[in-house]
Amino acid sequence: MATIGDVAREAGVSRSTASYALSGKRPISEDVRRRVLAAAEALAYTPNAGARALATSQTKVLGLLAQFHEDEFAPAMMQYILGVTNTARDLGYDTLLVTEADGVRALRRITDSRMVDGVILMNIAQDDARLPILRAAPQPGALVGLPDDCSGLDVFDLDFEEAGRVMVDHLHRLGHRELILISHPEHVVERGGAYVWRLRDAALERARQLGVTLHAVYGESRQPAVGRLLNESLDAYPAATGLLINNEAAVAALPTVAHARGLRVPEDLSVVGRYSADFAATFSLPYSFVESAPDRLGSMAVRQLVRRAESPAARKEPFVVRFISPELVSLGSTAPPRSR
Amino acid sequence: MATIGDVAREAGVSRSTASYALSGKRPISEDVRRRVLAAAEALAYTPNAGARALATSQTKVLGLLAQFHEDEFAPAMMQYILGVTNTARDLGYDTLLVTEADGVRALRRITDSRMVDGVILMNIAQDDARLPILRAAPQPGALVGLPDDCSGLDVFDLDFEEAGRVMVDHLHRLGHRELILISHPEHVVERGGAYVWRLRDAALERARQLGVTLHAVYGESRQPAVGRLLNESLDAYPAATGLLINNEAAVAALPTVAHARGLRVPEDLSVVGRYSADFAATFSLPYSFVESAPDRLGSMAVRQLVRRAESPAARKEPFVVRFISPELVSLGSTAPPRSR
DNA sequence: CGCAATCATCGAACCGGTTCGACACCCAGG
DNA sequence: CCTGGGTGTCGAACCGGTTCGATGATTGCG
Repeated sequence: MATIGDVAREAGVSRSTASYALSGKRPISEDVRRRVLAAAEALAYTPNAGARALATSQTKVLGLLAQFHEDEFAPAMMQYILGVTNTARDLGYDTLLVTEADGVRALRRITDSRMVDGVILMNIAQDDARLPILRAAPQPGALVGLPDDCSGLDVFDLDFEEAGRVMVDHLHRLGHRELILISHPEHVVERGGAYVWRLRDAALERARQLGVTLHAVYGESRQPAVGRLLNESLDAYPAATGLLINNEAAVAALPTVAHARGLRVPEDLSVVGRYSADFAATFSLPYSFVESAPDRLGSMAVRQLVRRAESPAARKEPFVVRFISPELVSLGSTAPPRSR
Repeated sequence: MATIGDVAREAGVSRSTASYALSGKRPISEDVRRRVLAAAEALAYTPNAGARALATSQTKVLGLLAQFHEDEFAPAMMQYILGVTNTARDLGYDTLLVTEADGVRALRRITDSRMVDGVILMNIAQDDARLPILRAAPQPGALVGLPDDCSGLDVFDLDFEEAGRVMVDHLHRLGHRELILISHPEHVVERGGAYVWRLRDAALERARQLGVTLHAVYGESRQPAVGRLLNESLDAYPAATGLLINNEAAVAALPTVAHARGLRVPEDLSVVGRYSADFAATFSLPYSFVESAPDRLGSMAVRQLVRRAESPAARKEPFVVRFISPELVSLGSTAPPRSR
């Protein structure tokens, strides 16, 4: 493999001159410039990443920490990850994907060893143990998800409160007066998944204001439990005419459950889910939904992170907490109520 | 951040001694060893990854190249990725996830710059343009997927031929004599996705041997096209009593389609899919299926890759092509036929 | 025509590790 | 008492880039 020394020799100049010719950081005569570029081309020269990182203290790699819990829906994470990797690459960065169960140790490892120029944390818990580590790290950090304490980090998340309100408003406007909300499993909340109750509490509050009855139920994340739970919920509240689902597994399970019960959507039951458009299309989810745009969140986080990583000035700017607004996408699974 | 020089000074020894004390590559007196370790601990010393990579020519990072096509089912990739990242970490490696559209350029970049000790390629096309690059690279490479030419690389894949035969056998044994096979979209084949026709052709051959009629149909990958296609296929072959589905989007769409047509599974129609167990559970796919174990594939690829990366002897061993056997998991969606 | 300013290039140092060869010390054996 | 072989430690070189300061060549101006 050719080094910059080989290129310099081939071009008949010193190593430093070759470096300057390639980087353009100092004026170089046209003649020498051409010889160096030709030599680099001929030798298929590519700078050694480790050496460059050592010299510049920049790796051009971002760390992406994702945690996967037994009872969570791993494939949904893919969209966030793609938003991150694709945007990072556009900005000249590669992505180190870390899925280690011990997030704290993983974060220490990649920041302390200077493998990355910045870190994005996903699956944020309210009281996430990784946050103090990241705040103390020399690299900037961004979060996808909202913790209790946002200080020292840029935060990006869906506006779950507004999502809850949008769902309730939509069905209320169609005339529904009794609704069921299926959330994620209770473990998710216990683990600090604030998005569960952020959506639920806002939905409950809005329902109260509108005089709508809303039954909030914790969900399940796997078959066959999730199918059972849907059945039990529908049994428990027979007068409910609308279903709000903030739980991908429950959304995926619903067609089969509805079929078995002889329920038609939207004639007998109106349904609104909360997931991403891409998911709806590729996963064939047939229900109207509140878009959660995971790729946009990942992309925003990366842009901010790279800004801070590349400019000392940007690193001093105040930290941002940015929510993206939910949007209701209709796939025809809601209609005015007709009692079951 | 503390360097090994700081540790050495703190312990009152030279840099090389500190290095040897930490690595254990030369005998060091117990006294000095303790002082060095204490100093490292006190200063929270972590070796600089770039410097170490430069000195040892080892990055302890593996590259994972995944390509995402518009008409493919991105979330399904998550399982493969987790198999890779988790196994890599167990073996002491981190994973660079590259999703760049231009796979050839991406592969060149990460191999030439020595960012990685080895590379795993996913979404292998029959005549994949990345293969010659990877063969010529100084790092070892492993594939998840079967190309036309396997030379110079270790290859891991599901035995799709056997999967096709298992599906046909299963329904034949129950008494079915006319089946429909929904594959992936035709684009996937044109792009070199051999797994589509590997399963299909083996299924057709076995059906012929058994005297079973098998209608093979190209699928669609997104809603609403995939739902339409399912309807059309069921219309086109009204006498078919069994459905084989090698296409996740079609599997996900089926409950809704069956419901709309008033079809009961398995009473009116027997269904066997091809996907992973984890997918079935988290994604609530209710049909019996042939397991594809993506995490195991990723894990096997990493193990072999790391073996080759770490031992010059292993690098000289003959290359392997290893298929994992499919296994039928019954979720009760098949039964003896009853004409529709 | 001589001196200063400008431009292009070079050499050396540095980033932070690892590793090789040399050396000092200690103890056993002759 | 001298020698030989371990042991334990050190200094220096190296990995492959970047960057600073200095130097030599060229040009402009007085």
